[in-house]
Formats: sequence, structure tokens, C-alpha cells
Amino acid sequence: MANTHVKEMQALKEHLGKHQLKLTRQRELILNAFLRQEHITAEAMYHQLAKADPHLGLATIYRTLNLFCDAGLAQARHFGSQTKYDNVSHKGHHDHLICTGCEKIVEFENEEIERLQEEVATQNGFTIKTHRLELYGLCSRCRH
Amino acid sequence: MANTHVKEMQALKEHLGKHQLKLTRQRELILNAFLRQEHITAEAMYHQLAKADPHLGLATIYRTLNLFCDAGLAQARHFGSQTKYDNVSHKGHHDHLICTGCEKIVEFENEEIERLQEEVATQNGFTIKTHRLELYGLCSRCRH
DNA sequence: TATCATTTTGAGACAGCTTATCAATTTCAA
DNA sequence: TTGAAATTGATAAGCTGTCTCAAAATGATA
Repeated sequence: MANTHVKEMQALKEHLGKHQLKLTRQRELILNAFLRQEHITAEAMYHQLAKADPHLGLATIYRTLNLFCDAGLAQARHFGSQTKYDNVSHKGHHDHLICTGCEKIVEFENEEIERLQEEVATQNGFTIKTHRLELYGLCSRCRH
Repeated sequence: MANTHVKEMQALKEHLGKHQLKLTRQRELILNAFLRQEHITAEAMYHQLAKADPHLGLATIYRTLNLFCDAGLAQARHFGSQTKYDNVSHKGHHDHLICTGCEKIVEFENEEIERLQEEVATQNGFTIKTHRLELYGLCSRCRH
């Protein structure tokens, strides 16, 4: 439902306003679908939305997901040959443990790491907006 | 020189032996070039080796770098639309502070963060091979 | 509400990176 | 040295994502 993501819709509208962009039916549709996911590929969303709007183009999905990235609602992550768009609002942050054997993804949070990141940023005069932390390796099953 | 990377060559031969693969002139050539780098793309290596062997095919480079991944000598990482092959034997990776205003990139290392990453991985049964940490924000200049 | 400059869309063409194909060549165990 | 098996080089093909452009939608303004 459109009403369940008021805050994000507000953020999108603010971004659109600042950049002379327009709110379209497609952008609303894609935003609501996107916010229900934790992370999704453009291709997956294309198929998922085919029922709701059979004429929604793949290019529009790409364009819109990239727009969400600009607006700070999504974050693009390259995995294998594909790009996954992470829902930033779904969690405070989204760090990943990725098994290079079976491609399993485990999410984790670690406040201490976050704190140290802030520290590093401050030391370098930076103010962090978002971050990406991915640990690649083998899960216990694939190690054998 | 071929002799400077005895250990890695040994590891490659071992892998080849286990999988009924053969040691070729191209594989030796590519291994030695690869081990001199910290990380490189297939395309970059293609151009770099053009002088040494003008007929070395791009496909062979891809195949061989992927072979190195299987052998544990390299690790593929996807950046944007390209794949970088990291030299696993090379220690010390850089993490990045990226300014979304001017695109300036600052490299840093933080042992405490590394240690905590190991801790998280162990808790989840993972063995880390590599990682990627990127902090996005504004540098002091762009903040104003 | 009607107007209309501007933005967005959809469909497909296009581009960049990587893998598959296959005949010719090379390797290496016997 | 021989020959089965693996590898190579050249290029076609595949996949993901972006660009193009005419048609449609948006929204500021009257």
C-alpha cells in the first residue's frame, strides 16, 4: 500500500523537488515494490511488477532504481555479474557476509565496527552518509 | 622473473596436477605478470602482455585468471561493470573513504576493524578470504 | 481547468565485459 | 616418439545495463 511508506515517499518527493524531477505513476509503483524488499535486482523487479503493469519497461526500472540511489533510498551493490539494489530503510545498515562457494549471504550488524568507521572518517575530515562492508569467504559448509 | 615466485608457481602446479590440467607457456607468463600486481583487470593485463606476446588472446587471460581463482592464488572482485583480480599473496588491502561531492578517494587501514571483521566471520562460521569496506560521505571541503 | 514547456516512458538498439565455440596447436604420460 | 587430452586464439554469442527518441505524462502557470 502506498501509505505504508510515508517517510520514504517524502524523502523521494524532496529529492524530486530539488532536482526538477517529476513524480510519476511508475516511480510510485516501483518505490512501493522496492520498499517491500530487502534487496532486489532490476530483472527480478521487472518480473515481479509484470502483473501490476505489463508495459513497465526494464529501462524504467533501472532508471528508477538508480534514482533511488541518488535519493539515498537505495544502494547499489555489484555481486557476480549482477547489480543488487539494497533497501537502505529496511535496516539501519546492511553489512554482508558473502560465501563465494554457494553465494549465501548472511547479514550482520556490529556497532563497534560502525563506531570505528566514524572514527576513521572524522580523522580524515569526512562526514559519512552511508557505507558498504562486505566480507567474502567460505561458509562452514563450503569449506569442506 | 620466473624464479621470484616459486611458492605460487608450486601452488599452481599442485592445482593443475589435481585437476588434470596442463602447464602452458601462457599460464606461466600470465602468472608471473599477475604476481607483480596487487590487483588488475583482464583487459589491463591484455594490454600489458601485448609486448611480451602479441598473440596472447583476451579469452586466455580471462580463463587463466579464473583458473588462478580456483587455485586460490587470485580473488575476483566486481567493481562497477568490471572484474578486478586481486593478488591473494599480497597482504594489506586498502579500505576507502569516498567523497560523494568531489569523488576524492582516501585509502585507509584499520587493524581494529579488521580484527572485528574476523570476529564476526568466525561467529557465523565463515572463513574470510577478502573484504571490501567503503565509506561514503562528504570531505571537509565539500561539506561547506 | 486548459495550456504547454519540460520530464518521463517504453521499446528496442546499442555498448561493455565475459564466456562459449571450435579448429588448430601444445602438452605430457606411456 | 606417439597420441589422447587439454589448451589456445579468434571471434561469435550472451548478459547486464545504458542510450535513443517519438509519444505520453506531469505540473507550473494562467
